[in-house]
Amino acid sequence: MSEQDRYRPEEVERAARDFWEAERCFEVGEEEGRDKFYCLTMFPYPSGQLHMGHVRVFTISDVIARYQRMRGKYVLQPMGWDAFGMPAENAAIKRGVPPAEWTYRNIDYMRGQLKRLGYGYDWSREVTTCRPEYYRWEQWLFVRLFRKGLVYRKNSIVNWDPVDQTVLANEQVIDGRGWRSDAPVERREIPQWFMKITAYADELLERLDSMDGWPDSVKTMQRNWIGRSEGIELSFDVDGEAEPLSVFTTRPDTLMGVTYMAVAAEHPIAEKAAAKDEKIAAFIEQCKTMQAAEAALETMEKKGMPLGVSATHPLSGEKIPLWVANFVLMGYGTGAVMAVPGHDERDWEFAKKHGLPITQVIAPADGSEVDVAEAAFTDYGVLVNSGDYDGLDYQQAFDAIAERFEAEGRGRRTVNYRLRDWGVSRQRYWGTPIPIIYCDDCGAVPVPESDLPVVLPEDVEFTGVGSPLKEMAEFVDVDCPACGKPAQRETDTFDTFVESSWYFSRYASPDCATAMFDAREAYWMPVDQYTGGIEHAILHLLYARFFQKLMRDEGLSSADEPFTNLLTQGMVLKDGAKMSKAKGNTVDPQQLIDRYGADTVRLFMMSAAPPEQALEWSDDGVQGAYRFLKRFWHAVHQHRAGGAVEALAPDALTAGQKDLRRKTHQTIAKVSDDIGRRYKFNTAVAATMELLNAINRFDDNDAQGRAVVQEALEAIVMLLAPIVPHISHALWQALGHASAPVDEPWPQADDSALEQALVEIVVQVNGKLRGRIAVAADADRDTLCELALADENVQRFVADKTVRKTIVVPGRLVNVVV
RNA sequence: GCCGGGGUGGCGGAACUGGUAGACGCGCCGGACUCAAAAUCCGGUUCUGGCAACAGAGUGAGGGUUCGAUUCCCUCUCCCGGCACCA
Repeated sequence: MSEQDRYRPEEVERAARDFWEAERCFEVGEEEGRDKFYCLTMFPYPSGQLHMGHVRVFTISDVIARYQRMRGKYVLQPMGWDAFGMPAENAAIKRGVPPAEWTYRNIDYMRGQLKRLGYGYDWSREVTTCRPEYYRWEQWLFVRLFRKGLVYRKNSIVNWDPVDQTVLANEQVIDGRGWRSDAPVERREIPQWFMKITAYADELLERLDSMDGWPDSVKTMQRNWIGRSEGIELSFDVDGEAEPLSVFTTRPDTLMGVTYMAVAAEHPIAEKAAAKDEKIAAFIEQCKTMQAAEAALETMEKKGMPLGVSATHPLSGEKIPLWVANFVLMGYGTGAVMAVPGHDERDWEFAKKHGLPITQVIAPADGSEVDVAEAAFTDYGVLVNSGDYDGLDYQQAFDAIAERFEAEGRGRRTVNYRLRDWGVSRQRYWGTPIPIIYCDDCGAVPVPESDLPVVLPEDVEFTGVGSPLKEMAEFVDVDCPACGKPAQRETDTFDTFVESSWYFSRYASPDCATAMFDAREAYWMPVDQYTGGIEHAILHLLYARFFQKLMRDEGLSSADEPFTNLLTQGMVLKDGAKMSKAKGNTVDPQQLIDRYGADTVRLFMMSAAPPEQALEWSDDGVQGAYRFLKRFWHAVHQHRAGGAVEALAPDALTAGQKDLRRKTHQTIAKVSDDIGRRYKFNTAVAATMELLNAINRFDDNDAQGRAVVQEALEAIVMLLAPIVPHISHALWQALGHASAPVDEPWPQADDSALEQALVEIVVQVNGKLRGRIAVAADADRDTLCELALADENVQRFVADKTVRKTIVVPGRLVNVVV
């Protein structure tokens, strides 16, 4: 091979990029009558450089987009920036660079990296969430929702750092202490804005049933997160209280087993008891040092104290002690629970620890014995020790008890959700300003539409102590839009999940200055294929679904769901942990691109593991991908060096030529299925490697031999075009074509090339492999059995034994049972 | 703690609907080329025994269903993700 023919990825890739850019290959309008395909990836946070997780997810999406384009779809694949967030503030504190400047600089660098990787994006639609022309529509929608009653303000708990005098994110709390100050974190209640996602709980839940394009695991996680449960709310009279204590239970059948009740530390009854008892006051004070994160609450030691107050059991009339406990949450249900230690794990442990009585009121339906003194019995069963209700099953008891409480006006059937309303306020600077003005007379007043956007000042002095917005009189001091008196602007900003809850629609009309979206939204939405990390399975994907319904109900969209098909790719791990900037274990893809080129990096990412599986990063293997591309390059050039290739005559082939041709068409069929249906890019790559190995072993310089090789090489070029588009671009031309693969149709397998006269059948004796036989593809059952038993090795194991049964799986195996 | 996912050679992984365990790649071993090295090419590579044919074992652990289990069921264990203010 001549020096001239050496594979030089940088040159090859520049030429392909120049072609795509000059031809504006990936810029799309809205062509009626064409079969649109909207292929989207979760947009990146501009953290500085791309990391391997980005490369992985963007490559997956690009492979799908390019494949669909070759299948004739009219493909939109946009890109943008989830540009607000904490890291920009941290960088500002650390390096004294304003968050805006840092963010825009990162975006410019990362955009360059994305272009170098050859992704087929329509850059004319780029969206950046920290720009006022983007977030103004978020503010606009928020104001509309405010007027509709779908947003409200209430007190909510945050992590408070008493030394830095600032609110901490859960991530900034390390072992219960502030990450900078190392001071023990406190719970603090502050007023915050909430969006009523619970108003859509039922729809968010029910639509999951018909979302066939989503993985079951994600749907299950969302179902559990929403946590719909049917139960009854019932009330217990409390001594010395005018108001009865209300609790929710999904197990009214265990009502007679209630031996104590527990309330949250913030519950009024607990606060009242604390006023009279220092020990209770001290306990409640101690509960305030708990963290806000649920995982922390669930794993901590369960503690409680008796309040010295009794409630009356509504059925038996017995007195039941009231406790305050750190595991009861004020924000879930009514802030109080009835405890049935005989039939609930947590109640049982708490009762054991504090010497509270444990009684059995449910017995196993199969009549077996259980001892609730040993362990809680939590299954459904038959009621015992429950007076009139003895002998009823769960459903009968549920109905009977619900009816009784409803008749007495002391309770009602109700549905409870685990899902809580979405708190969108953040006490941070680098985010979308919440468009609210506080007036002493008028209260919280939304900023009028004509005054939007509320622009976030970008030129700020950033100290890290409190929000700089609070210090800016020109931002804070405004006139009340309602009455005109002096008022203050809200200085909290939105959770950055708000921006990522609707960006997918904005790509359709990114330049629309007069509305959130225009008619182009209806052309492109919903997204046909959405790809992103599994870590977003709940929050982002649920908030985006919620926003789609809000936008639909505002008349902005007609789509019920934003994402038709979802592919959740696994994380890229390094040293067993998620690769992330926060953990400092990133591998810079840039070095690999510089050394081997984008195609090698893309190929390695796609061949190392199936997309939905976690991928443990290792530097080995990238070499292998590079070697394969070199072999591929050389195979094409060596083949072309043999001169002109004549047309293939499929009926005039030798057996060896037919074998290679069959392999070619088997590969086309397999890769089409792997990419188009299974999303298994790793096995697609493996199949093309096998075909190349077969070509290299194929030693036939006959005219038809060369024609078969030409066909095989062309197949590999096309099948790999979505994965390694640059080298495919070059090799397609090297194979004698004037066109570009990006404009060519996807190859089709020729069924007649797949036909095979003889097939290999496996013979087992008692399920163990004992031989192989070559038989005609259409051999019948009896022939197969006969040939199987005739096999020499099989005979050794069957010999004198009696054949009890023979199982034949046509085209696969014969199993002789002796 | 709760919810979801995973555990297969020295390593990444394959086996799609219960039917040949280990495709493909990495690494390693041997050979060719070279003064030598790199690169490249050829051959071998689950473990144990055997010159070989072949036999036995084997998919985190234990049990079950089945002619047959990496695949289905039960119990356990370890790892990863999420848990509402990381994005």
